[in-house]
Amino acid sequence: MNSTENLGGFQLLSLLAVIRRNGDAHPARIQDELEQIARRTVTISTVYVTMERLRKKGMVRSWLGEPQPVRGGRRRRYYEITDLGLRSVREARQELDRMWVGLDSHPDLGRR
Amino acid sequence: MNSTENLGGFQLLSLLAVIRRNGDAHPARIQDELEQIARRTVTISTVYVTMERLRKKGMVRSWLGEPQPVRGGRRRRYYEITDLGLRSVREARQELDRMWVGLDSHPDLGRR
DNA sequence: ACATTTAAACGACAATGTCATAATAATCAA
DNA sequence: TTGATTATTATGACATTGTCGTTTAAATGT
Repeated sequence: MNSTENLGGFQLLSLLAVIRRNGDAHPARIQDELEQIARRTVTISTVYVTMERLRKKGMVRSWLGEPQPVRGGRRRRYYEITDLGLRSVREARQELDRMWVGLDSHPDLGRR
Repeated sequence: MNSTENLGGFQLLSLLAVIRRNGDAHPARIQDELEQIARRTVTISTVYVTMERLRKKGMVRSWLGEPQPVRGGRRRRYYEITDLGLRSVREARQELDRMWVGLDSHPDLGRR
């Protein structure tokens, strides 16, 4: 039934950030997304390490971008979600959704 | 902004299971809930260890139940979510919800 | 008492989360 | 063309969480 590996909580958020930043997902952007949208503070190292681990699991693919027309620095590393990643994200959401069913009527948990 | 500690992915599912089984949440029931609703297979040890860690973090409280009128065995240990646990669950959901905003229009991710 | 049963509790290790620090590749200035 | 400066990747280390096999404890029937 579990066709894909389980994702960690932060891995899931990171994959969602990659999807959102579609085409422009390098660590600094992913970090922005996480801080601005999820409102979770993380360092860039955390993002980077997480992305590399996701890459090793086949959830994302990555490549180096062209040099920027700015002062200095290495080339950026971009990430993009794979089909496997997409499937895992879907599965993670479904798991959560099923657990939430019925809980909106809980006094302290309604979606708003 | 982050008033509560972050929950692991499985910790979140476990807390939801406890809420669902309200009043009848001992490891075996929590396991059932996880397998039947979330459709994730886990051993009972996994559930137990996770619950104890959540207890140490103040997310749940626990007590021993009365002996059952059946063959044998130890007394069951029941768990119940605390206010802190509830807050963490809410926060985790909101984080996720915010990240999902706009993604329903994604070709491979619509909620159905 | 003792065998049998049920469930908690423990121990161990892999995976994930987290960050400080180091290494690298780029541009600008002299 | 060399060196200072900078942006960003990459590494190392450690804490927390995820996972399960095994052991211990507490209950009941014979």
